Amino acid sequence: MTNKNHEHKSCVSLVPIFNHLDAEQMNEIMETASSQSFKKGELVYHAGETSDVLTIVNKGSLRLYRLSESGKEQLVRVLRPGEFTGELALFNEKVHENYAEAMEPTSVCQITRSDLQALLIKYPSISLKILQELSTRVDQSETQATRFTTESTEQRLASYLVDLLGPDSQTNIVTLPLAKKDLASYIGTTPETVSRKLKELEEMNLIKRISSSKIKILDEDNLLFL
Amino acid sequence: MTNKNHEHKSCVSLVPIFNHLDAEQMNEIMETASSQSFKKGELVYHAGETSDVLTIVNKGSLRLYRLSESGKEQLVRVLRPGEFTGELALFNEKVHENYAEAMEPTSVCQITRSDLQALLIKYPSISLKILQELSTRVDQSETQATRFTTESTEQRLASYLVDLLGPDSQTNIVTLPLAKKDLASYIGTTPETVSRKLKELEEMNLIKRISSSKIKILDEDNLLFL
DNA sequence: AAATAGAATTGACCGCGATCAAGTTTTCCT
DNA sequence: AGGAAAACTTGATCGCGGTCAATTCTATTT
Repeated sequence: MTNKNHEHKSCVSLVPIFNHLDAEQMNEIMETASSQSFKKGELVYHAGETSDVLTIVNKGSLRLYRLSESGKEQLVRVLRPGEFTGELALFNEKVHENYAEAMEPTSVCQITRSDLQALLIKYPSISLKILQELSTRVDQSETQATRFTTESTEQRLASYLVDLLGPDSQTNIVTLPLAKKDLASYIGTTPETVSRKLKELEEMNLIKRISSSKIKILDEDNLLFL
Repeated sequence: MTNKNHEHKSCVSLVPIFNHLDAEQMNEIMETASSQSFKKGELVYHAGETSDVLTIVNKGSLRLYRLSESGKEQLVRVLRPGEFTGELALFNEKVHENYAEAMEPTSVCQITRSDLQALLIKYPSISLKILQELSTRVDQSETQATRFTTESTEQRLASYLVDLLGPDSQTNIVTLPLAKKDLASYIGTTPETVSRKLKELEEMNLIKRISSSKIKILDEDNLLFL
């Protein structure tokens, strides 16, 4: 299922960790990368697997999640085009802790450990980009962990909605990028509670549900004040 | 309070991200690093501060914590000698989200952004070490976040104790490295609950409290089965 | 378009763990 | 060493949010 053609041009040229390089260097990277496609629901890797590739999303999206001992699923994050995963197995030779599942038809590029290490030595600026990305991710994950223990479920839901909004929106309408059950898992609660809390927020006139996946933010300030 | 002497020899030579280099290269790094000492309770940096140094703990320890909107404190992790912090501000030019406070008399070394970037370009293997460390930290933080939402407080406490034990212990006695209130914050609960749960675990004959900070693990397996 | 399965909503219940309060112990400072 | 200030423990209370169950709604498949 590997193809070495057109597919992964964009994989290299679109991606933050490579797109600052010049054309010739990008070509060199394309040589070493391989493409792979997944149907919705297929796993790119699973916990316990040893793997030594960095996986970069080219098209589509991946759901990264973990299972607890009890079998409960926790959504860690969603990878969109340009984002990557696999760094733990890659830099530490440890097994994956996460599952990576295609949420839709998705194509990825993969670079092996030895190829990537050679690239990092040859083009140190790539390391800087990856360091940037990883340090951002550490921060996001620590923020998320802090929210779990210091904020109520209602506050986490409200924060999530406001985060979706971003600073630049005229309409104030957000589109939920996740099924409610995944949203629930991401913010550390259950689908039932998400339903109830959304209803409450609507009764408080803080939001208005437009359709199942569209929500209008009526009062951003008070959402954050809960 | 900066001194450029003996102090930070160990800062470079002891630290995983540098100690694979040869003597001459380490000398070069020592030139660029500066040392600083803090008394117990002093802040190395605080949230909101812009800073462009990487801070490496040389001696002592730092408490990294965050404050939520409501002012509640969340312990993120403890830095021990050889560990570093500041990467978010350093690689992303963002403000600190954490507070870093000396838990005891502590000395650190600091390297500025521009000096570090030069080093990373010159000695790409340093990047690999830092990537290793950061990817481990992403994993730990995601594990922690998963535990908050999928495990009970009792389970988190039990896991914490077992983690302290490590694989190699004859006596099965662990020493709590943190005050109970920090422990509570770290595992996402309150001091009151930690007290109560430790008591319960003792009544179940899973642990035995030796002194305020020493606990004997009586039944590791069942601690993890809760 | 019908059929079937998964997703979402709503209701009833209840247990975990936070909070408040009071008392005890440990640590820190001079 | 002695006193003040934290830290810790224990008890009583209560509310948030998880679980279970029953519909309803929405997709996906043929």
